[in-house]
Amino acid sequence: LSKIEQHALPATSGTRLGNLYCDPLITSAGHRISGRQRWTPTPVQLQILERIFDQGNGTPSKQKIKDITFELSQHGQISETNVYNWFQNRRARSKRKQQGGGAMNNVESEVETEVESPNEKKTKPEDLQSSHMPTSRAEEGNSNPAGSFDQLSFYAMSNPRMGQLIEKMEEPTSYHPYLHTENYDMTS
Amino acid sequence: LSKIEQHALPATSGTRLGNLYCDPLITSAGHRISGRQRWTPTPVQLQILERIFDQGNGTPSKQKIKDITFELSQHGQISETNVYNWFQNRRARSKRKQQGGGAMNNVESEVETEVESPNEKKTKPEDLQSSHMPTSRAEEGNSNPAGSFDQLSFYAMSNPRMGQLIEKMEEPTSYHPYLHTENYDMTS
DNA sequence: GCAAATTAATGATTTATTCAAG
DNA sequence: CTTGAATAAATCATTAATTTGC
Repeated sequence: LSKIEQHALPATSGTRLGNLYCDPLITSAGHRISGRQRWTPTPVQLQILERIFDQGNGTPSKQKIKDITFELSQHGQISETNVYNWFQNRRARSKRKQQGGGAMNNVESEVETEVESPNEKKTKPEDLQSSHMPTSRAEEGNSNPAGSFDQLSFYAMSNPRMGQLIEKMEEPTSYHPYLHTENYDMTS
Repeated sequence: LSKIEQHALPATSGTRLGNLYCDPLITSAGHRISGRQRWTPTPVQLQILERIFDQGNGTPSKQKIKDITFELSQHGQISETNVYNWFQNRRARSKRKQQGGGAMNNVESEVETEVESPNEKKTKPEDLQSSHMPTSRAEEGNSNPAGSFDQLSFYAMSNPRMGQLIEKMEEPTSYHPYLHTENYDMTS
């Protein structure tokens, strides 16, 4: 449907989406890349996410997440973890918004009464993820490079082709859930 | 606060694994590795874990976990996730045991109620956490032990330009948890 | 008009609760 | 019953949006 409300857009003067602020951050020279700590969905990504969320299919779970991530990666850097977190937060936030506010007078345009799916079926993502991770079972000789990184925001931006690489990053190893496992550091 | 309402889990019971999980990994070795088993620490592993736990260094997090995992992997299949979960559960369980067990008296138990790491507070320092970059310079000596799971982002990253961009590598302190691993292969 | 300070929003991590395998 | 694993709630931390001062 065509109902794409701008959820959490509070008093925003509709700047965020309407006023496409072109590529944030990187912009111009691209030196501004000092630290991208937390992912910020681009308008397009956000739109897609919300649409999916509105479809009410519940938590995407694995494969779905991967798919979504892939799609979104076409529009900017993103990772499965980001997607997962986004859905988690989204759901929690919606729920809370509903029950918490008391008699929320949704008079203005602050509505957003989305509140999860009508079914509210806690859809357990246990469907069938046919977990077949080829996984290098090499216990001993497993010289797995294990890059362990994620969110390479900038380069992706600076190099249009980067997106492809990134995509590749998550593709190959069908490890598992999107959970945080991705961007944890191995340093120190 | 009280408990939230229990999830009314659809009690889908059974069906979950039915035949889908039939991953006949069945081992060649004869160990019961059905694919979706839950990890069971071997006595040795357990011993090590408990010893570490008793040291009271709190949650190991990151590097520590990796190290521990590596060590434990010498005694049986295991993953960082397992280790992480174990510590999580351990701590939670201890705490619960203490308070709910009976006496509410907050006596001076030397228990590990709030141990945490001596040096850092829960790895939540405001130092800086800008870990998003794949360190081009893969950790030398990164002898990835039977990692075989979780993020393996290889990413070639042979773009010299990258170095320029990555001006801030800093030290990703700690970040994430290891999440739940849906299914890892347990080929032991 | 811009930039530092402030506030609100929200991505990410931690903690608590629950489920189910052995 | 024990306890590994998964989910959801709570909390934290950081970024964007907005406000204020110059």
